[in-house]
Amino acid sequence: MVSHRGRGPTIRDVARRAGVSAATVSRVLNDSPLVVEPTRARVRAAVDELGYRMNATARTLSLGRATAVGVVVPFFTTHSVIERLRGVVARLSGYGQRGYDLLLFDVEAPAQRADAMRDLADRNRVAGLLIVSLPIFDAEIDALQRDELPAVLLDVRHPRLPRVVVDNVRGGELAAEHLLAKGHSRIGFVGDHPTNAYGFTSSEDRRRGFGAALERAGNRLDPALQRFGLADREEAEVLTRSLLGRSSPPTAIFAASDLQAIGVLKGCEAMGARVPEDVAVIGFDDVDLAEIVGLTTIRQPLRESGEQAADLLIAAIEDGVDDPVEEVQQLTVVERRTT
Amino acid sequence: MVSHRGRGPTIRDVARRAGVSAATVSRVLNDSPLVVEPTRARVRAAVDELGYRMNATARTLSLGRATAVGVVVPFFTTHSVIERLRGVVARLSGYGQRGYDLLLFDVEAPAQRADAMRDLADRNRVAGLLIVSLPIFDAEIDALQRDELPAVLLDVRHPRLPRVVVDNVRGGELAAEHLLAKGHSRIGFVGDHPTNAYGFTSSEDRRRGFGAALERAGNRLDPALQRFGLADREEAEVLTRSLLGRSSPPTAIFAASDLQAIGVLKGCEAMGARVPEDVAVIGFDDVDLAEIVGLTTIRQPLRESGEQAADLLIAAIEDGVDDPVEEVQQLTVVERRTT
DNA sequence: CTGAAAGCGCTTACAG
DNA sequence: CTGAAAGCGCTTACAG
Repeated sequence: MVSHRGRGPTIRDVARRAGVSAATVSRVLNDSPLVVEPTRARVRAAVDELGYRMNATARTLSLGRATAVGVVVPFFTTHSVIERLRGVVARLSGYGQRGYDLLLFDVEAPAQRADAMRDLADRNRVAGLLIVSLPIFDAEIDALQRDELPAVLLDVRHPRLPRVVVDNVRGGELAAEHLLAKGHSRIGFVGDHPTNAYGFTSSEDRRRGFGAALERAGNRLDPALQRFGLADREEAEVLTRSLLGRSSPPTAIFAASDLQAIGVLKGCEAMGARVPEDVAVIGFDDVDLAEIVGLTTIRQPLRESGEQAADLLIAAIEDGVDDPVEEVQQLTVVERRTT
Repeated sequence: MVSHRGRGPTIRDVARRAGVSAATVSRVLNDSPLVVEPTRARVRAAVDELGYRMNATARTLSLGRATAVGVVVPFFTTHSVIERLRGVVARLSGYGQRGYDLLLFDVEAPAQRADAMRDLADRNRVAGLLIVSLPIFDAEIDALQRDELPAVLLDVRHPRLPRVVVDNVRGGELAAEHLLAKGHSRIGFVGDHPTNAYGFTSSEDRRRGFGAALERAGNRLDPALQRFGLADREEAEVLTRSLLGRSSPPTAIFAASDLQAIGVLKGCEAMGARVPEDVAVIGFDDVDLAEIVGLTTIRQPLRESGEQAADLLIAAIEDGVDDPVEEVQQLTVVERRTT
């Protein structure tokens, strides 16, 4: 009888026990209004007695739709991604009777991206897709729509898909305004390479807004005071040393992310520059690290963004709502000790 | 034809196209040696032409075993957990033809723990379970073994299950030896409540080893210099203030985790105590934060622990290896600026 | 309101 | 070496 590994009781066992058909058991399990109360009770009793638990795999196959949600994230350990994911996790586990399972895909190299998208989309093990911070191609959207697979973007903007984003250009402006108000005029920037293998654009958007705001104030973002590198701490530190090694170093630096800002701080320390006396530093994101080191930063609601994106996805899955809405989240400057 | 949402081609479509039976297609897909080469080629061609992709759900149902691995973690955002998870993720995606999917369960409250275990174990959507940092009950192990569900523990010790752990008692000793070598004699401790709803014991184990080593050196861990609270930063800060508010405050503090050590550092700052001049601080874990703030700490290989645990689980799943081995990882003290 | 039957897309003894 | 058939555990028109 028990073939593979000790499978538990099935719907048929319950049916037998309750003296009804499997169809009826299924109806009770799915809260169909068709079943009369006494029958329901018998079925429920049988379920309890047998310790029956529904096989989600069979259900998925029969229904043609999964109860899991696929989440694709880059660099699983980035603080901002984790913070977003936390919002997603919190939301997902709260939904529906038993919530959605969360299938996690980490993309550590550009090539893995395509694999993840295809795996998740085509194998129909997933009721929807949440794509975090990874630019998506039109061909991929075509594929998703062909499969009628709901998808939501988080921290990525594409006109054809619902998305939760932030106005990065505006964020750059806020950073500029803050530094300007502090009286700085020789201001530097440390961010990602304008072009990168993933197609990330946040850093560039922030820099553009930053530069534009400086110009509007009669100042400018001197190309000589800009440095670009990988989005990590070490690299930001190196770039900062080079910036501070100049004959007339900047008196303030805007880093495209908090992680990079931490690198900037290290660079300042290494070069013997006091923060904020010699050079002020402002980051972007407001990850937990920012508070810990006392970093002034542009806060974006990371956790909330995950919650909102999850909500959008659930709406798309359960109610078929998939207008490509754009939810733009609020940015605020959080002043701490580095400016 | 296409009923639910545009399902892709099935094995039958491929069979028709290749002029063979579905059974043969299945065999080719599963690399059965039974199929002769010319047939294989035809099937492969059909697969390509149709863009066929196997339905993992159907396969799981038919085989009675899943291709996903369930990972249960507490407090998804704790740095140490994330770091471990990263190792798991890296390992899982590398295995087999297409690797294992990762089903993530976050336990934010003790009650969720049971739900997660049951959901994952019973619904047989998962080929194995990786339990991180969460103590497991005998009844749960019984259930797992009844279902023949492979399970591996990470940062938890139970004699009946394979596990990857660290010797926390020894870690405490290392911390004591380090502080003693620095000439400290009035030494405090900040850690978790000895009893907590999750049953975590790391903090207590570390404290015990710490106290024992002090005594062995003719010193002792004065109960008046111990403080217990939740495993978070804010609480550790509050506890530290109380410790430093004493008439004869400790000259060194061992925190049960880096996160708590950061709180200790904040507490020192708030009380105007210089680190390490007035009070030395040592943590435990060596999460990324530790390096960033220059914290001296007891390093445990977090990422590697995830990799090892994943390896054990895969071995259990694929080769049926499930002797309850215990892999004990190396601890080292990393001296930075706080001692 | 309930049941018998077909179907979801695979796999795998069992024949041949 | 290959195919027909039964089965994995559900769901849901279709009858009654």
